[in-house]
Amino acid sequence: MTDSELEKFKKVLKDENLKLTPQRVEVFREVCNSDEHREAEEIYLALRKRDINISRSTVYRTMDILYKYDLVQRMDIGDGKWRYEHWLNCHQHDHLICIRCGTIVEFINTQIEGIQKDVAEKFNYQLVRHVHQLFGLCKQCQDTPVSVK
Amino acid sequence: MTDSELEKFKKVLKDENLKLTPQRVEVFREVCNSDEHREAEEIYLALRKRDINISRSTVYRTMDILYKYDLVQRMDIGDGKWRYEHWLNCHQHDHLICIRCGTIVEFINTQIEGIQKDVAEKFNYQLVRHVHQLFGLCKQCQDTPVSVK
DNA sequence: GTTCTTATTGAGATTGAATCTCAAATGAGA
DNA sequence: TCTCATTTGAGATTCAATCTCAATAAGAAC
Repeated sequence: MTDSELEKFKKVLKDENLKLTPQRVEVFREVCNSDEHREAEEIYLALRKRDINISRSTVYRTMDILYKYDLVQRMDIGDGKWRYEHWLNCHQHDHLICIRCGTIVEFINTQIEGIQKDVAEKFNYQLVRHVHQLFGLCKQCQDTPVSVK
Repeated sequence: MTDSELEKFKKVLKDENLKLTPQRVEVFREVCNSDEHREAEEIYLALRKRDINISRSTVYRTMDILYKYDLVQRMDIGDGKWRYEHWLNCHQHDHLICIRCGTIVEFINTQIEGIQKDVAEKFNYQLVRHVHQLFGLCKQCQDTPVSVK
């Protein structure tokens, strides 16, 4: 987390009449300092591991704020849990997800965006957002035999 | 639900050593006779409305069977509930979803499939399935002012 | 048709992520 | 420093989905 990122967060809080609390800063720091796609619980545990005193409630609530004000992005891969990633140099991207080990890789394809616009137009939908996820086996999992244990 | 569809279901049950029960047949019938994308609860209520005596548990369990053996397709639009659709003349398609009224429209775009293959190959992923959803406002919702009530 | 075995059903309990509640604590403007 | 609305934490609650288990029923064997 750079100073300018922290300033951006402080500005959002100020603009929205939300208070700057140590818990909120630590959640923001935790999310900024990782490129993973983590669940709220994982972020909570990472904070506890860093000896940050915070409750699950506050983590959940802060993730809501960060998401609402576009400081994080979140995704749902169909298992009922939100995955969060920081959204600092926010460039639109989609995800490749390994169905065995869970590894998530980002990809950018500008061609698809054009097609999405065409589809939406054809059906008279005003496009707001999209979800595009490719599920498969990553190289390592293809090469690793399934454990028989 | 045509006779041949019912036969297909009976064959699956037989092949998998599952019993042919009136409840299972009625769930299958209910799903086949609608082109909607419904939640388990909606299917349950539709059955009750038709005076079918069945429990939620059985609806959920039967949907699991139908999904496992590719007789229905299911999708997750991020609200924590599975939507089911029959999968009789199963042609791959994706979805356009209205964020206001919830209307779900299907679309097919063969161009995207090629791009997906390319992306997976580039990252050395062996593609298994994908989720591609476009969220926006349908024509009607674009034209309807938001209620202030 | 009757018997027998095993799978299935239904009702309610349980799970787990997320949200809500409310008393106590704390930011931050005056 | 004072004040007060906001925030926090702990536990309760929600809700879709799953699990449990006794009662029921499918369907194979005869």
